[in-house]
Amino acid sequence: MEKTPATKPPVALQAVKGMNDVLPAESAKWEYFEQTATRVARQYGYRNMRAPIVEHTPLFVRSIGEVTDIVEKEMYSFEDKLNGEKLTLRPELTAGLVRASIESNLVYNGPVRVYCLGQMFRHERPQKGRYRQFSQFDVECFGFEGPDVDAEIMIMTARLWRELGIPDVRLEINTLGGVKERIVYRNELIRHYEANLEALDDEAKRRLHTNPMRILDSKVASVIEVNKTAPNLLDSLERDSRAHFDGLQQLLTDAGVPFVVNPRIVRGMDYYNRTAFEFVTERFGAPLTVCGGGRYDGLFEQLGGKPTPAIGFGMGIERVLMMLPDEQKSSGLDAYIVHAGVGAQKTASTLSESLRNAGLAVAQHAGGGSFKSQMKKADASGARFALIIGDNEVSAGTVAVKPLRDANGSPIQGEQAIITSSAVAAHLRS
RNA sequence: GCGGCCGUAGCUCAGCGGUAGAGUCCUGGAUUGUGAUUCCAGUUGUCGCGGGUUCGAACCCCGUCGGUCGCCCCA
Repeated sequence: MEKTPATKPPVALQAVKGMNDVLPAESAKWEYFEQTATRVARQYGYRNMRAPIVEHTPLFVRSIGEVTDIVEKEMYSFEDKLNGEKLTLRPELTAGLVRASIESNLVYNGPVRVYCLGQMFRHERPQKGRYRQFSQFDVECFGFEGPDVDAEIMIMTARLWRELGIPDVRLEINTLGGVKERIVYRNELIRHYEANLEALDDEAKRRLHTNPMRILDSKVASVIEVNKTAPNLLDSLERDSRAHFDGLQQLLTDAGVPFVVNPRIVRGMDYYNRTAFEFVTERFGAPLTVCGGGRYDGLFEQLGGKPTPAIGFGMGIERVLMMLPDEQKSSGLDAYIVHAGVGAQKTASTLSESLRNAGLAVAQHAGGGSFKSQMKKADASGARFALIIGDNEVSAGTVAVKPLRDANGSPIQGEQAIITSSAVAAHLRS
């Protein structure tokens, strides 16, 4: 029986914890990122692909892995009350895109390269750059063996950093080996940790037999110490995996993309194999991963599809945005139309529409008010020009054009020109 | 799941036992048809909520809710 204590005051409606609004003042950064990322992806021949935000829960359990943090305690899972289906808000993008690809046999005509922008959901404690609803720019390559595409997506990402003007990210790469090598290595690891059991914390002990490779990523001092003497996967790598990893490094070197090999990169999902990589920044004190991904050659098969090698990454957009400068003030408006008096409304509307027909961005003042107050709005809008229409202009068929900002968007004090309505478009372009 | 810090005007914050404040924003004015700059005037608050201590609480204590930053983990 649900208790509804009468003493409890009504709670103001507010956003769900960890889920943020993007208000107009900050959306310019989002659009800037989305446009830049999309442009770069297209430059490399990647095509857009989208999948639903909600999927059947088993998709994530089977792909990400039962003993991962995501599946164990972070998923927004619920039952559809209408038909009893178990559903989950996607905690990542790869599983859904792979599922969609299998379902539509996307790779039938050969390998494909895709990108996707979308929202993810994980029930974690929110903090800086970590939210319950967050966004990723996601790139996937289906049907390529690599290591050429492995290098390609890293080269592409390096370009994206340049285009965004973010210099301080470091590429770290690692190899997780093939399926068989991982089993051998896993056993070696377990032996090593069992021999040093006293140094492990509870978390590490819990994972020892379920997911020992994650212990390599531990931040606990005593565990870090034990990790220093842990067996290295590189030593048990077979020839093919070795060649793959060497090939990747050669290609990155040839392309002039700097990187470091970091054997501790293990990634949070179980489906990764061979190539794993992260782009990390030190800008916020502790190292922060802004982009992470890797190869998942077995996932298609594991989800019931045909064997299809694949690689991809997810980039945390909120984290990238934290690294972008704040301003981006320009509204992109060419003109703001100020109007008052008999017939001015009609003249203003006609002029606005004809300017828009000419491809210009024009805001028309709404809500009335004095010329002074309208001019304040014109200034605040960031428009390059104010177009003023009053009784004089209506009867003369002219428009007063006053420059407000220069090409850089800086405020200027300019002379007002009186010109005929038909000449306004040309004047704004000059 | 664990820990730190913070809730006062739309926003950023000061005040820390004795009448609720500043900046900014907004509105109006400075020759009633002209922005940004300057000057003048004005509006804005259950000081998160509930209890306690006190003659008196925004201020001290307890609880609670909310936010935020760490840990863990991750993008």
